[in-house]
Amino acid sequence: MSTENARAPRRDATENRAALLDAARLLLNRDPSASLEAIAAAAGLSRRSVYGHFANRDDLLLELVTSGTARVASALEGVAHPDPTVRLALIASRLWREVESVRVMAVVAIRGPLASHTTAALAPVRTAVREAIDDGQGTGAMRQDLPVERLARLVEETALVVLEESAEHPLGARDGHNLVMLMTLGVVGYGWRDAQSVIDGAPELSWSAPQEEDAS
Amino acid sequence: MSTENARAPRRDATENRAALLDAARLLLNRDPSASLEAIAAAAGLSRRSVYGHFANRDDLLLELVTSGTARVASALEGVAHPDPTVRLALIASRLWREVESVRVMAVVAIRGPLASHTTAALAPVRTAVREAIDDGQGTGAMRQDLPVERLARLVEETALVVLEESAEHPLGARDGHNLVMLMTLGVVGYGWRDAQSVIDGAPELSWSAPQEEDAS
DNA sequence: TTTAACTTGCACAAGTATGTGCAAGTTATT
DNA sequence: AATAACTTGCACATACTTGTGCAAGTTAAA
Repeated sequence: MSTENARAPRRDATENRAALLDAARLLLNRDPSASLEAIAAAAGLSRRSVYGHFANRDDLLLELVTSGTARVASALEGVAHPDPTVRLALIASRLWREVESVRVMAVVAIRGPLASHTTAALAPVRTAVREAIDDGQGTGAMRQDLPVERLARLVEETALVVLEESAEHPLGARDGHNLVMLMTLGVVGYGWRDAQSVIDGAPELSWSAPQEEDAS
Repeated sequence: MSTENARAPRRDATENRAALLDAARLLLNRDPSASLEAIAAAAGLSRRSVYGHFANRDDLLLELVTSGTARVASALEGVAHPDPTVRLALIASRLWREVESVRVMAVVAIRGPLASHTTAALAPVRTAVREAIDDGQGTGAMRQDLPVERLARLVEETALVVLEESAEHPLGARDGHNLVMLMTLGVVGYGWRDAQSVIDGAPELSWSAPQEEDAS
């Protein structure tokens, strides 16, 4: 006897839990110091109930960031391509499908105790970006007037800019997808027509490209 | 009798006031909700003294933002050039010299009662950017795959990205100056070599270009 | 229908932040 | 040296937020 004769969690409870996470994602994106009161209200619950699902505020935050980083990390799993330019665009493309996750983390990860956690969890992404740029500079496909590190940071920041832009001035899914890639390639040195050519020339980068199979 | 026989403000008082504004600028840049306690401490004063200079927290904020917007606006005064590309780069160049002012506003202006004030005060800048882009699209010098409004917003955001990058990973004054222009031109469609050519080709854009004369 | 899970409202403690009054001290200025 | 300006520390009121205990109600599930 131990975990065996415990009832399963009620259905509405798990729904409420999800609603809380959604609400948190929404509000924290705009104001990283949004109150639990506000979050609970947005989820249609009372503040008191929050503590039925999460130990405390940080616990909620942690779960948000953890699931976010996990999604992003797994989204990048199948990314590989000989041409570093296509690879970089591919990373941007995959990121686009996780917009919401990424945005929360961007806002939350800046300060607070979660910062180190976030950056650690996102390390694979940074590495992938850095490598693509490194290769790209090697082949001469990408600009060489900036050091890899700086260029990598600029690429990351720029991607976030597009995500924010899309949040405030809605963008069709396809348009957004295209814009992130366009901007990313722009940062690494491509002129707009060249960038578009790269995108149009690589089938992996088209909106309807096959995604990773979930073979579990 | 009235304002006549009032003594002049003491010298150390005005210094302290300035120190407060500087400290606020510094701390609020990193954390828009930094406490007055922290700001006062950074300025070498007690929290209580803050109220000797400003009516309240918002008053301090307002002054910060107001002087910031004023500096930026006046910095853009002499900006005019027939070639929209050069004009846009020129705007970026001028902005660079007001980095600190701009950054506070970027952080503070997002939410709060100051938001409308800030955007209003910065309207001239937005207009200048928009016009340059509009012209640039007209002559075919700038990308035409995005509507002016969106492109203008992306340009603004990108400029801020460079400013932030320079804050966290220091950048020589000259390098920063060049990078803002480079990134700005990149966003509007230029490849990196072309962007650099534009900058090198226009004497107004060189680091040591003559600034506006203060003829007062 | 009966049980256990879940939600709620209220009260309360604790922490943090802002804003003010006042008395006592320090310092620039005349 | 005298004065007014300025700073400071302290006390206090106010407000907002987080976290917890508990009793009473509501609802999904066996």
